Amino acid sequence: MSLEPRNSLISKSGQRKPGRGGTPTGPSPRRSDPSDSALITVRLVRVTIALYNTASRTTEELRPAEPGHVGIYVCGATVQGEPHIGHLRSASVFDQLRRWLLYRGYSVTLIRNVTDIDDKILSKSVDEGRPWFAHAYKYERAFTAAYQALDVLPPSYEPRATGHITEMIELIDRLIAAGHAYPALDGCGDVYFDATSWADYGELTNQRLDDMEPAGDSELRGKKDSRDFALWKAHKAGEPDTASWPSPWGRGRPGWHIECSAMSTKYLGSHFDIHGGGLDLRFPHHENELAQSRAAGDRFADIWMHSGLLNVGGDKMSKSLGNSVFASDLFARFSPLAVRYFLTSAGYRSILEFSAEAMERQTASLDRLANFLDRARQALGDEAPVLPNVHTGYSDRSVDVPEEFAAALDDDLGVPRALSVVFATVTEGAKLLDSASDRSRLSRIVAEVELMLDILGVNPSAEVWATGGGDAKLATALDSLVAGLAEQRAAAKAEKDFAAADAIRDNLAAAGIIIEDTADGYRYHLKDN
RNA sequence: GGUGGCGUGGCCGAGAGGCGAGGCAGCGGCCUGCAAAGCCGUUUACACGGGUUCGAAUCCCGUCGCCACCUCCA
Repeated sequence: MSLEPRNSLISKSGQRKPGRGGTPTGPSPRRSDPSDSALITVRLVRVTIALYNTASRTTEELRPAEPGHVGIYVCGATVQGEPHIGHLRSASVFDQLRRWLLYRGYSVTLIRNVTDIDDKILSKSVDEGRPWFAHAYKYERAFTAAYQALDVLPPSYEPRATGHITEMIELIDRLIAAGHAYPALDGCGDVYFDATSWADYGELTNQRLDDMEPAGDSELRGKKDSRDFALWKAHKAGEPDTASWPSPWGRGRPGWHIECSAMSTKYLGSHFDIHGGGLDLRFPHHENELAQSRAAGDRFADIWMHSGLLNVGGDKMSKSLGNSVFASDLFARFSPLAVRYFLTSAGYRSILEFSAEAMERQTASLDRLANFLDRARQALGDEAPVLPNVHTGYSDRSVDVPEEFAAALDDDLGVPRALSVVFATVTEGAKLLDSASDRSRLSRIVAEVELMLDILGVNPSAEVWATGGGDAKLATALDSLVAGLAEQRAAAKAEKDFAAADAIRDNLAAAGIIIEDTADGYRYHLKDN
């Protein structure tokens, strides 16, 4: 009986073979050379991806402005505080969309901005006793770290608002010239968008200007109408000089909405495919963005996608309720993989209820996938397939995704439905494992499952999840220690001394190491925290 | 007042006119020294009332309940 350490969560990587050619079986994969545009064109004609457009409230076919390429702008964070699980959901959703488009053969430019100047950054930085820019940058780093922990791919570019003041001023100029914006009537130096001058105002959220709750006259200040919003905010006494920039209307800083209009079109052009963000940004932010960009003559985004909000204890998670679940707390209790898996457990437009119990339930579900891959890779040894690689756009894949999986994702990113295909494939593989028969088929199934899970960003075999806090030397040491104890346990079992055998198992468990018997030895994994 | 959404079995959560998605939990069995993992089998669904239809969880009308947005928020 073999006493070789078969597997562990932290030593998995050693079993992998770099390079391609790990799956010698199955039908010959279709490999598309990215330089072969004819092939790509053929594929694009076939593929139809439908997405729910919150602007039209219908599911629409994605028809990229530039064939073969999809431009996506996602509203990123205002870096005034710690990232919370809501930010993570938005990032995860649009990362899944991006991975799916890559799999489908599109090239994708994804721009996600950083809003690094606003009222709250200024006021909070004073509270925390550091310059506003240091405050913003501190939290920008926290966001980057959280995205990275979840294996959200870095955007194609991540523009900062403060780096695009020139573009914003140009855009405001165009709006004034077109008669859709005006300097504040009271001469305070602000510039406002003239909502009543734009007949389509409200088109995104299907609201008529007349139906919107008007503010009292006392709120008007220099505005013509209470629904006008600031494009430019004059520098105010008491605000640091470094937080203002010169403009035709005096020193000041940009309003929130104008930033995204300027940055999205700078990098994606005046007409691009998808504009994304959390559902809470629909109004006023996205409505205002759309109005000002269209009023300035830009066609702007074709499809507006909004990721659903998170609830905590039945309430919406929000700053004002103070019930935010922060990334740092989350990662202290759950693995990043478990967090990301939890975030994929509901459709991207549904409300997702966060609770520790819900997290644990999803972790149990994830364990099933991880267990299968663990056992299968162990059984396959050298015949285990190469890991999928999102960084190559999956062009080096050895298998294709099952058709039902593809159909689910093509239909408005039906992740839960796609996951059911993953589980069906896993069940099929587990049966093969039990009978230990068809290794080539098993290898193919593992490749399919991992490809699907990678597209969803939750492949337990992926390198990123293994390195969290781990260390190759530690892993080797632990393997060796466990192997020694396992040998003792096997000896005790051979002599029918089950008390001694169980004591070893209990001691390991107390140390957070779960050891299990398998057909040809044992395997172990570290207990989840 | 306006706009949008939702009510599915113990829990989570898909689906959207006709074959009971899937996961978690439960129960029975197989396997196991015992476990764990896995496999097989299995229990109670579509808020309510009408209507359309050969047939409705799915479409239409009404009722009730819940939520979000119209103020900073992913």
